[in-house]
Amino acid sequence: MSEDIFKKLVAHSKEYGFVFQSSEIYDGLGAVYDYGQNGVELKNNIKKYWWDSMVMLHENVVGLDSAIFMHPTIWKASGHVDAFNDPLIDNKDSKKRYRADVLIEEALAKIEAKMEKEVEKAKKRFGDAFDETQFRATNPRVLANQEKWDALHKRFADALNDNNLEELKQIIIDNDVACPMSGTKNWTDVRQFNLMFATEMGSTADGALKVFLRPETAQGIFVNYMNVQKTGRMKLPFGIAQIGKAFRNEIVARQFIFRMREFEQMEMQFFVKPGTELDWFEKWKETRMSWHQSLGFGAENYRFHEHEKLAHYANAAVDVEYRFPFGFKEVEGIHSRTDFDLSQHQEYSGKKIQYYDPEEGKSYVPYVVETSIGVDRMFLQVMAASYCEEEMIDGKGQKDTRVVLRLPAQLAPVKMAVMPLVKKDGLPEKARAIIDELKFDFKCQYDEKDSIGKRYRRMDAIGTPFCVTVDHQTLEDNTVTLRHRDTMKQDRVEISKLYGIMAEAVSMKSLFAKLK
RNA sequence: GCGGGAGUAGCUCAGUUGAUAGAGCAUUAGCCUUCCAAGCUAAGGGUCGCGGGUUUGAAUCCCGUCUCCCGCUCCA
Repeated sequence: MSEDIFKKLVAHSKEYGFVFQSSEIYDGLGAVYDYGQNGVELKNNIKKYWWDSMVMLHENVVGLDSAIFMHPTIWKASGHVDAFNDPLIDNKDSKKRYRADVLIEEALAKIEAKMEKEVEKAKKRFGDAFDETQFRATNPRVLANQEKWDALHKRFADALNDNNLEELKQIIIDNDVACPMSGTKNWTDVRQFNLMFATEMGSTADGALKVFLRPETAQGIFVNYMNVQKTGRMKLPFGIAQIGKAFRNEIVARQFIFRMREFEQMEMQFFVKPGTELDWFEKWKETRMSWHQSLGFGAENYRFHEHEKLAHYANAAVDVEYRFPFGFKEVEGIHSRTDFDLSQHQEYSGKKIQYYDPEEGKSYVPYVVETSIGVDRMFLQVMAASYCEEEMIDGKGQKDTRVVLRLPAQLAPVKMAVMPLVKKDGLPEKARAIIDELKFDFKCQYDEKDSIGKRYRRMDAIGTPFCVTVDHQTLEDNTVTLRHRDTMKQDRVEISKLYGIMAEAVSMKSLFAKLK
């Protein structure tokens, strides 16, 4: 696997109708992609694999589909409004980008350091007789610095409060803040990057409510916790699963569909009794890894990545990473989110969000273990794992390459192609009759154009696991050639057996059976 | 936002010193009737990313602009 393979994968995705650049005829829209006729099938199958593994296989996990628009206060409570508004500034010489607020905080820290130095010096000079409080209150140099610090701090706080970006830049210039890399003070303007997209709800501009497009689906689950728990008579521990779109205004969004501005998440929030969360965290870690590995792409291509730094709401966090052509990258995150979110919503909404535990005889706010996986990343992962260029020798002894998507049959967009060996003598009609039998259960495709070998290769390229070929013998004995994608082996089978063979190969059951 | 690279047919690309826009593959129709791709015949398809300038004449030279890709900053 290499960068080169990745480029081919991107081209392949477009050429065979999996992924298109959004708004392509208008020169495209950055970091937004559309799923084509094959992409949407694959994506739907991935979602089904996830959804059923959660909701069908766990009797204490139920589904939800909450709206993308939510009350704006939700994002205050969750911390998204405050935590993800970074004022950024670039140094034109070093080409490095910094957070303007961090640069100013560093300037403040420098002044503090100066004062500390004075105090240290004085301490040494006066020995035991040293009165630090008095020194700080009287020493002219300390006072001067303190004054400077206070002034800067106030200016900084005001600028942040007013969201005054020009002022932030001016503060940096006035305080001679230099770039640590280049040492120069050649700065660009300060620009604000907001994580969340905002829009207005309501018909008139002045009466409109500013609402956000959700940056994660999780909050829709948290705010519905009581609804689901009560109406579903759910007992701890239990989970709520949701698949849905989320939106993040990424500063730099690249790497194809790996990081997009509009993307889809599959999240499950598992509510547990406080104190048991780390056990459940371990349990879900294992369950989720098993879900990934059951697809058969090789255990060596997955690993856990433990988070060193934890987010403000978490007490444990781990990523499931897959070996992409461009390195190990996160596909799924598993987080122990404590009771942070529910407590925040309890506080901001003023509504009690608790669980009455009959064993304990009291109510408490449940703890949450989250599993969160990106559908698009999973899609890319499946494509990367399946894409294969095979060297082979053709019938004439010539070297040849075959491009094949070795998709798990359960996920393949098209399950079976049915084709007449030649397009006459009633063979096309026979082929269509077979499709008419099977199309209610399996996505089938008909193809009569070009040589049979060429048609097989076209199907390989979109990962179709089976090709059925109708020939003259079919008309006599109702048998067809069944050709297998991965081995290219052919079997002669009766038409009446096709349903059973397909059902066996394509049902998610065989994947679920492997799950731990 | 900065730096680098790139935009010509659906795809991959050629296009000389500035003079009627090219190939292969793909597509469509027909021929062939073939069990592992690229046989034969024909056809369709392009304001050469966009705008301006120089010129008798611009895909080509100049200026501007947009988009995409790579790197940096960010990533709950």
